[in-house]
Amino acid sequence: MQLVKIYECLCDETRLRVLNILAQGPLCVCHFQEILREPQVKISKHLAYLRSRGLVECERQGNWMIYELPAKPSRELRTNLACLQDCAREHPAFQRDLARLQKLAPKLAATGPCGCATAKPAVR
Amino acid sequence: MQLVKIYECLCDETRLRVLNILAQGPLCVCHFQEILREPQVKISKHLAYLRSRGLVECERQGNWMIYELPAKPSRELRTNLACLQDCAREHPAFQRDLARLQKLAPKLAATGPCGCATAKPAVR
DNA sequence: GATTCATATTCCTTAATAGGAATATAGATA
DNA sequence: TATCTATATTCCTATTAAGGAATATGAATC
Repeated sequence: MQLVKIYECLCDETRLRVLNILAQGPLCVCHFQEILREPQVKISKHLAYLRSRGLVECERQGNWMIYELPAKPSRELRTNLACLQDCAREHPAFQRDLARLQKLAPKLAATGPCGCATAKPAVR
Repeated sequence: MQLVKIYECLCDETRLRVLNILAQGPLCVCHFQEILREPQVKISKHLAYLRSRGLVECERQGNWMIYELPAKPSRELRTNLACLQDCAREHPAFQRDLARLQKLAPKLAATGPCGCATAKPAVR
């Protein structure tokens, strides 16, 4: 059942945090590292997990992998992501992540979702 | 995180079916067996799992254990159960279970949620 | 008190998952 | 071509979960 696969994705805190952040827009792995403050392996693996089950999509952009929520999510996925948003609003942990994302906003505006310290603007 | 515990409960098909049925009202284990057509151990264990995480409550009534959704669910739980309801509406498996529940309706009306074949009415 | 009925628990095996350390890869750059 | 950067994968270990067979428990009944 597709629904079970969705819930399997949702039953890990790191993945919930990832999805909460992605609700704001696409992002690259190094930014997840910065916001979540978790080691690269951990983030990369959880993103792979989410990807294998269709909860995120990704696209390479130079050295960076940009992850984002599916362009055409199923009704079930849409419903559950909305539900997660609803629940996340209350949680300090999620709020904190969004605050950190905000701090990156200027950088993101300048360089796009892969705007890491060393990154050149996507459009030269 | 409480939210993760909820999702852990939701990532098994049997448990989803149980919760879907419980949304209609309290029920005893033997009725779950009848509706889900799964062995007793399996159902009993999943109910214990749900109970240990606060997704269901139960109460003994003679020989029967009556399970039901929490009287005072947290906001998160309420939100997620509503979301599940929403998703379940589409799924044949869930519909089938509800249809089977409907077939038991007359019996339930006569004997309450523990109205198994041999059960006496709850109120004598 | 012995039996029966509904349900729970234990024991076992198997499979899935998480996390970290180390290593591999793909693209960009020198 | 060699190197660097961002990210992915492999290998390992520990934990958790699922399912079934057998058994235990608690309440009711004989």
